[in-house]
Amino acid sequence: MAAREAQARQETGRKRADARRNEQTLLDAAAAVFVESGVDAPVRDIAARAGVGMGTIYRHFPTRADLVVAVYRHQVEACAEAGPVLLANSESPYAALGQWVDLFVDFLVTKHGLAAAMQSDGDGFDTLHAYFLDRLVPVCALLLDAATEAGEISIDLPAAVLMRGIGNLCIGGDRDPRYDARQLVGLLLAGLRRTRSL
Amino acid sequence: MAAREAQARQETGRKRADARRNEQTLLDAAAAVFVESGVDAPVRDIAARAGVGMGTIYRHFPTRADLVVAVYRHQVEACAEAGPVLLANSESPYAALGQWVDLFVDFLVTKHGLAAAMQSDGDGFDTLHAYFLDRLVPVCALLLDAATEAGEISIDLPAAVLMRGIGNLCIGGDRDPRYDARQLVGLLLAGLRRTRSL
DNA sequence: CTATTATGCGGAGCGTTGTTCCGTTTGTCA
DNA sequence: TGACAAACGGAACAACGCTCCGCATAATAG
Repeated sequence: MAAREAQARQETGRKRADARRNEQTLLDAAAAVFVESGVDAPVRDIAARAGVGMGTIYRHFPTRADLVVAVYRHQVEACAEAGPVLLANSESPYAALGQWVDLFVDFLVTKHGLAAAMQSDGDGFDTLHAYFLDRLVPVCALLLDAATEAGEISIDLPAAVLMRGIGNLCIGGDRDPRYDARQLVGLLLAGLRRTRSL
Repeated sequence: MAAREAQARQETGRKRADARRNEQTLLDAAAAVFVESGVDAPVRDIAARAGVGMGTIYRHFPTRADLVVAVYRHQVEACAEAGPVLLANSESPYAALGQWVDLFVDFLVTKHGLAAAMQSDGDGFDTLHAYFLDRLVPVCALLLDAATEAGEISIDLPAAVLMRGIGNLCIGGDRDPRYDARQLVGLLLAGLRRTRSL
């Protein structure tokens, strides 16, 4: 009996029942508010939406970055796992890189303000930065290296730098409807490609 | 006599002497604070540095964008004027475009936070946005069109979109020393270039 | 079922920043 | 010099991030 309870605790996180409930409520509320007002939405709004106090939100998610990471963890994970699959199924590493980058760009542009938050210095966004890059840069490096070895890419660019560049290109195209992050990122990748003959 | 005074007023802006003095003081203080703390520095800091009250700064520069524009107007102007000159002196329009873009990138990356401010939505940054783009987009378009007509560029990209993309790439490379905005912008331009043969 | 404990909760409150507003000062001109 | 408009200074308000502590309540033992 004691053993079963202990196991149940481990599975759910070893926290009090109301704490677990609130954590989930907060995640749902945050996801909803992020869609409505972007990831920069006031913390108070999220707390209000979830029907909890300020203290609660900060106890569960010490920084806003922790909350953002928790909300989007699934999608980031999916994106990371898609990398090797694309590499295996595409006709060339460069094509796989292009498809994977499209996935990443689609993810970023559909999350209002996320791209901007990912680049912002200082504050408490270090966590977000760390998680996103730790998870995705190796995948990007895998594809990049494969393309380089296949002779499709001539320039030696660190994957982290490429990721940051892509992230930057995904910032704020709300003003000009002609701004298409996908297109510009495509151009960036095209520039990376080995120049054939002359 | 009356005529001469009227002319003097027109030249200097038709304002009271202390107002003119304060405007200059504010510009100097802002320039100093911008290099120290970036263009996002608190308005209070600038006021304090200039030794004036909050009211004064807001009367002269209703929004932060007005102040930023005033501080960097000279450099933006110089950049704009360099466009046609480069076009005339370079061996090819595409080369001129590359050199001009380098000028613009150098300007942006040396102004801490300016690139980020230029893209930020809402707030009172509309002025900044308007001025920078109104002044520089036509120049960029001139070079872009010339390169297109020369057959050096195959993709049809609005100059405003290219400018925004370049601006985005200039954001925050402070974290990773390997991040080089110039290099990435170079890749973007390379991607724009017509692919020779195959 | 009740008592005890410690875990979690709520929201008032502080610090920072942007922005406004108005009583006071000061340049200007007759 | 005196009167008036122009300009000034900074208190004050609003929005936000974040902390802190008294209170509620789930978990546990008897």
